[in-house]
Amino acid sequence: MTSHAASDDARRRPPGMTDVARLAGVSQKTVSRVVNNERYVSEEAREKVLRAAAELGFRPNTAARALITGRFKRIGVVSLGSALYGPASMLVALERATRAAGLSFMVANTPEGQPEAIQDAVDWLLAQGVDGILLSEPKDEGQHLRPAGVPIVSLGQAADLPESQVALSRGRTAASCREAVEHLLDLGHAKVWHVAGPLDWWEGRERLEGWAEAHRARGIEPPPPLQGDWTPAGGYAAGLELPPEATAVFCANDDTAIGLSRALNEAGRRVPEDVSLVGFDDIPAAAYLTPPLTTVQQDFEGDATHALDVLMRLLPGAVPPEPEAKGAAPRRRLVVRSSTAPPLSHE
Amino acid sequence: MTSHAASDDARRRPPGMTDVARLAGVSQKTVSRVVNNERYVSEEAREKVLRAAAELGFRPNTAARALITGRFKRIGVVSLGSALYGPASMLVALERATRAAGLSFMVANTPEGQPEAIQDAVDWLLAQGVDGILLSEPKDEGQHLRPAGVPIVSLGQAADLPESQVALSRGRTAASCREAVEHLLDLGHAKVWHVAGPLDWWEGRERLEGWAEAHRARGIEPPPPLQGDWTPAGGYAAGLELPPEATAVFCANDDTAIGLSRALNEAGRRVPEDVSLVGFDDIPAAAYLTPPLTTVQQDFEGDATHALDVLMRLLPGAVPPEPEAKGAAPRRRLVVRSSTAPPLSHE
DNA sequence: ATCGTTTCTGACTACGTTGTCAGACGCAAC
DNA sequence: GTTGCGTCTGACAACGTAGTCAGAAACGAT
Repeated sequence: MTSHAASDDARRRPPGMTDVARLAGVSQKTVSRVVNNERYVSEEAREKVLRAAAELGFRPNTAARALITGRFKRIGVVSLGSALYGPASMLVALERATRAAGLSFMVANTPEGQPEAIQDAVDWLLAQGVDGILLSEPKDEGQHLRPAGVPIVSLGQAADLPESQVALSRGRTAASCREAVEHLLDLGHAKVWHVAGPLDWWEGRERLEGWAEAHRARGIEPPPPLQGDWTPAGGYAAGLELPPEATAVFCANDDTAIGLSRALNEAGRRVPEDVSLVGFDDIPAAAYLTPPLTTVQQDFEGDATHALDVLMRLLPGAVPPEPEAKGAAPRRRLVVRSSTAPPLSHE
Repeated sequence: MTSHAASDDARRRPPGMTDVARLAGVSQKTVSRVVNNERYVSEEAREKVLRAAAELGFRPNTAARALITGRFKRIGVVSLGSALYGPASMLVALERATRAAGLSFMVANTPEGQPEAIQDAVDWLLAQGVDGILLSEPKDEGQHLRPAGVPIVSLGQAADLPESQVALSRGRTAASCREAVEHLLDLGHAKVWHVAGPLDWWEGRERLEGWAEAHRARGIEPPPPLQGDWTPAGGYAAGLELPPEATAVFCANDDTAIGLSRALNEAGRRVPEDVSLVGFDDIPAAAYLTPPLTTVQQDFEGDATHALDVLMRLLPGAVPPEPEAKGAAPRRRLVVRSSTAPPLSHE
């Protein structure tokens, strides 16, 4: 009878090493050895075990393994819960790197605007059981995380715990922003305006500083930055305040540039003839905007593998030191399209 | 003597119920009862235990719990590894719904273009240990998944296993596409062209069918659909092939509309004066494009909670039947902006 | 023959939790 | 007094795996 209450007994437990051992005619310990690829197993025993395991559809029980080893082979990721291109791409890259390393991947998102959400997410992951935590938060609310008992690596400026460690040197983002601004200055623009990201995000501050540094390196006083919020809406609002004399703008991200572009359009200012525009992120749509957007392409894969690498070295039973050989440094890249041009000589 | 437990001794295992029990002067089993909020614990014992647990920084070991109960309190999600707005938003919504339900959330992404990737991702999740699996794949390569031993719920058309179950009725997407197309027909357009998503994605097929149905319902023969691939690049390519007589286009998603819009611009055709445009997704940039894009807003939160709800009812020790009371049906919504207008009367 | 070494195997146990069950206690009804 | 029944408690036995250790078997060197 199919009753709604699932009070059945047919829920059999999946086969364990003991079942495999019985079928193969060996001991449970030998099965364990085969499964873990230990030494000192005869070829004959190994084959018997593998055959039996396949026949029963055996899968090692990770809970039992974690119980006895004290390791979960699992890392937790605290990520900004957002479909923004940056965080979403980073999450995909992190999952790929993690699975490639044979670790499983648990996510706890943080909604925006809640200062204690990061601590909550960390606590949640610890309660679920993880060996380490990656903090993929573009903002730095996590300054004062409590000690967690497991290593925490932040993908940018953040927590200042003894056990935490900043994975990505903050120089990289700033450097590529400098490059973007220099591109505009080289085109002949006297100064470059900037629509910043929120300044309580370290990502926002780094991009701002890279922009400012590019000016200072040439002895130019940067104009006052406009305030954006990563969204097209913020870019649009900033666009309304952009002074008439501005001929070049570096936006903190592509969405901001989209909003700004709309505001310029409505004001009858053409891109790039009247105003040159550079974004940041290289979202898929960037190449197909009108005009196609000059922007900075990020290297999420590189950042993700690097951060995971750093974390894994902090794990107990870690990878040996092996100094920095693996993988080239993540590299960002300026993609020049049609939204940038020399300023019109005006007379 | 100040009891500052958990000082250093970093190599020590974290405290267990036995340690809490010793400190509290009760049995380990009583600690278990307190932690699990079981009945028949005196207020006095409960307080002693809670105090001791707090002092030691005790956290229940999920591995041991999973070992004995045979449940992980964890669901796995197989998702398309992509920063596309749709999949990324769905992932965020699923994480939120899952954590709200007290389950932990493990992700396995599938790279595009690999037919066996879904099976691999499922196997990976099963190896890590999950109680159920949500398939958040907009395409349907997973038609022939092997039996998994745990319930699998797909967020759309997909696997045809006995234990799987389709969560979202396929009618919803089609219905909102119909609405979008009807909006264009109501404006006076004779027909509406369509730039489809890939047709090996069920999402692509559903949107195509909704578009076609809207025509048939009015006795109109739909024009041949153009082929897109969700990307602006695909939309651009489709735009190059759009016949001159087309006055209205329904794009399978917003990115496609962005690419198409660019192609139209280059051809000197204005939106919406010459061609009306409707997208799908309502990405954040949609409202700030030039012109702001009419599009269909999705309800990821609603879909996610619904799918999780269905899955949880299939779990052993499930939620009681409780027929369909919880949560309103997910609702999509046409957002009319400036990219749609009546056709120019041409004479 | 005896010894040592390498290879292989399985019995036993520990990991931290929950399920089972027996028993102690208090209290009300007989 | 006894009986019955809720309430509370702890001893004990699992769960499925990996670590420890003792020992068997094979083989070469003494």
